[in-house]
Amino acid sequence: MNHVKQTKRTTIYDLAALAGTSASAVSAVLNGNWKKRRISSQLAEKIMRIAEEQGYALNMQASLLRREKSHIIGMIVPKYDNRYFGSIVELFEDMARARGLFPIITCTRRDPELEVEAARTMLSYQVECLIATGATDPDRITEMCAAAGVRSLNLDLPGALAPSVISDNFAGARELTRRILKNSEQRLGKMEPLLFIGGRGSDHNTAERIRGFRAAHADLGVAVHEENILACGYAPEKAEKALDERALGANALPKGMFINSTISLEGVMRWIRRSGHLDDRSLVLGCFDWDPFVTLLGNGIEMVRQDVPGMLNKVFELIESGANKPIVIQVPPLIPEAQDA
Amino acid sequence: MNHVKQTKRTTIYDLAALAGTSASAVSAVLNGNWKKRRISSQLAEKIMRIAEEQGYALNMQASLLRREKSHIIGMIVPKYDNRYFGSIVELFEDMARARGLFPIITCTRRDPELEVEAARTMLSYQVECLIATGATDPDRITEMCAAAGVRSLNLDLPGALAPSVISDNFAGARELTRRILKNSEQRLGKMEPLLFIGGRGSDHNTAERIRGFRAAHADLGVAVHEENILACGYAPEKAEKALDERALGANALPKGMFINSTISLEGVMRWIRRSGHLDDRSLVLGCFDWDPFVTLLGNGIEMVRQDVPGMLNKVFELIESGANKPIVIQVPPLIPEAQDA
DNA sequence: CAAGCTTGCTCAATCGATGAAGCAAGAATT
DNA sequence: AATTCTTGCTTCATCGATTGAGCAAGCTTG
Repeated sequence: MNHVKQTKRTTIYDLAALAGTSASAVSAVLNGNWKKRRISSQLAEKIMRIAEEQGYALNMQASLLRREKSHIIGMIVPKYDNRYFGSIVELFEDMARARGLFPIITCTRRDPELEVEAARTMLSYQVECLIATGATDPDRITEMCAAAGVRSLNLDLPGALAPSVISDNFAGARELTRRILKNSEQRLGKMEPLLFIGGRGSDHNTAERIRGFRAAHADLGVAVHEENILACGYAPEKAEKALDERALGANALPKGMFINSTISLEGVMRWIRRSGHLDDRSLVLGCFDWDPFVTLLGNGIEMVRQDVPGMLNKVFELIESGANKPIVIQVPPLIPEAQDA
Repeated sequence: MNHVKQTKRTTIYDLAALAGTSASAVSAVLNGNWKKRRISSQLAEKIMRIAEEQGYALNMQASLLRREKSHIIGMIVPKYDNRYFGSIVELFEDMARARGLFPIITCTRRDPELEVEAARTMLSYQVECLIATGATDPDRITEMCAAAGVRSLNLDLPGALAPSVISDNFAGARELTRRILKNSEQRLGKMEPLLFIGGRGSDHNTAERIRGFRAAHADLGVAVHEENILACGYAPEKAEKALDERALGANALPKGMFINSTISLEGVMRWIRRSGHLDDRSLVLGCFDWDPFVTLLGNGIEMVRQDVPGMLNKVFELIESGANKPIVIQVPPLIPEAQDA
């Protein structure tokens, strides 16, 4: 062991000097292709022993500078505050490592400026591929990547310039809406139009879910009231405020609600609690998102769980196939067994 | 714009050729110290314009290889599946960027092998400092870092070899236990010893929380039954199973419970639901962790919320002060206003 | 035993950005 | 007019790992 307080890190040249050989041999041994380079196993063992003793760690910057491929794969993600993005990130890291890639992930807080900044930084780090998850402006990112000759993919929200993997929001929302309407009929004795709350009207997913929401109403012959579609944003406070405002309207608030994310559900639940509806079985809820505690809320809330493993499988398939055309792949979400009220 | 499908990325040499100048001048202009290097603002503007046009992106590997400091800061984190680690990661990224550092984060799933592997990789990327969050073997990581001349810090779980920033688990658990006991007295008419469930007996935090749990019982003159301390691991299934087993014991299950994390709470809630205690006010719960939905569960569950901003402030203070001694800094957790039952 | 082959290495160029040192041309000073 | 100073650049070595090319020694083969 080197007990000297070292200011410089050990390099292959240091190891070469210690082993009485050349840096070239050390490099070959340590990156595993010493058989190809016809290094004797004697020397290989000696070098590996010395490297171990010295606590040698590769300088990746130097290595990457020389090599053609970086094996770095980047992902930008809006938030870490819910199970959906959390599981995307966790599984993405896992799948990337399983393929010999080094994942770097950064959170951009749904801030378009930060997204661009993050993408630029990742390009500087020579990512081979960049996954834009739930990006506010995916096409901007695709353009930046294209300019640098780097592949990009969209996840969760689609873009027009790169392949996108998203949930089948329309079908998921239609089924969720159908279930809420059925529950509503069963519990309240009648089927009344629902409230849609949460998300941004400008984002593709919300638009598709609203389309599914309308379709399910139409399927069952129920008319949708426009004043009951509140794409007020995702934040809990926004949902809470939107409900307050809607409650002031001329018509009564619907008893059934389609909530566009667990984040918005948080605000809805706070509002319900505040307005004294908690534990009141007269409210029939459904959420396009999944969180284990929601099951436990006990209000018989229906959930749609996006198929994260399915989506990431598609993402890596696209990466491996080298596809670049701007197709949109829709992955059906999972709808767990209906909750009892 | 360069419309040719480029296989090579633009470098400062390309820009230099286009601008009719030297790579050195381009470098000076693009990294902002062209005034120091006495480049005319005319040339600077020209270079910046051309760089913009060409969509130039710095090759960080080359830049870092040359520079003395990498400005990369690494963090390893066990999971992304709860609010605590989610907010640590999100805020860490933010604070790192605010200080001009590039954060890289990786999730190690509480797997000691993966922790070591991740640390080695981060060292290869020349991190200047590595934060081991909730590591199973923090000292191993500190040793690896020390061998490479890299600073390391522990967060959430302490180590013996590097500075550690953790919650004041003892005080937090004592206060949480006190509150659960008080609630129990109020709701059930009597103060009975509680059940402790979740966490690993071998981890520092769980041990300290059990100590606080005992202290609060002692404060109020209540005896703790050993069979009611179930450090069964964090996973929901483990908590659920432990409760099943404990329920078979000779003595009745306590009505009051101290649950060591929201992850374990998930299992406890499932068990409660399964065994028919849901919405039963006879159970009095508290959780050493925070999640917005838990408030909404409506069982009047007390929570302890770890002070993530406070802890990360300490972390960056330590980094900036250059401290290296293995001290343990305890940050008092926040205990939100008591929930009504 | 000369020519060719194999084995086991070393040499040196290279990746792209950086910055100390140097140089030429003009401005200021003596 | 000769000297020094300033301005605005360029040249080149360098960071550490990688890899094609090359070379010397030993081994085969005809």
